[in-house]
Amino acid sequence: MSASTKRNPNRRPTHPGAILREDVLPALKMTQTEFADLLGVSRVTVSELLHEKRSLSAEMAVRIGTLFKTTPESWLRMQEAVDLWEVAQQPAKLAAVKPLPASRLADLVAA
Amino acid sequence: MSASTKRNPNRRPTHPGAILREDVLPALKMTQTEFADLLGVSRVTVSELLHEKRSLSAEMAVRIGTLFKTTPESWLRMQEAVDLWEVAQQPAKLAAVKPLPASRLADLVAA
DNA sequence: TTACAATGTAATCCATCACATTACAGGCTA
DNA sequence: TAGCCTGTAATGTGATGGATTACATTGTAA
Repeated sequence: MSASTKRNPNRRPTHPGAILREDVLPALKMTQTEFADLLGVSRVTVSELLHEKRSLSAEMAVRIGTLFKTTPESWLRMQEAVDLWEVAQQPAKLAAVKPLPASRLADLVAA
Repeated sequence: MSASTKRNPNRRPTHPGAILREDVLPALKMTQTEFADLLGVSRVTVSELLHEKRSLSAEMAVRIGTLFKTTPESWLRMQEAVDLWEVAQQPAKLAAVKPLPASRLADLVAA
């Protein structure tokens, strides 16, 4: 178990938009409008992202990574964590999936 | 630079479907039809995933992770790498995004 | 006080995409 | 030959990222 991904399985992981809203833009004293212009996307898109009303796409990760000289992965991973958490909140959809019996899984680790 | 993500920036990262098609299912002697049934998805969905005609969703990552007792992250990360590579193949769409001047970026690292 | 900038948000449209279902053709094997 | 497995096309559906437009609100500078 990795501490970064399972520290608290019940709490929703931090949305990447929250980091931008609470930390990045304030530190840069950058308005959402300017941020949107620099990214080449609309102001509405930025606003909704910052308010966690949409997820951070791979393309947005690259845009943000380019602007801030960070890796796109660092942004995408945060979204990934949220996505997996969201799936885990829908246990009914996945209840039908059961782990393979250990006897068959043995073929995997052997290979 | 991480070797796992940048070993060769020009080659398309391995699609998760390729691992399933070339390694996992053969090792388990599992047919696509059985695989689909165990995952609770349609046979067509599995076939197209294995042939890299669609990407691996977060929900599929959880299904596969449950079935094989692996982390969903390990599957999703492979898809993430493909997605980022795909974005990088469209330089025209992102040409407008320029890194922030170092003078402003300094506010970020300081914070 | 007035004017403007920034923001939140709703509404609408569009393209893409994951997935299901159905159907058909080809291949392999008992 | 009969099944089973597979590839793939076609079609429909719901979700979603994004653009655009519009309107209301708030804060601030002139």
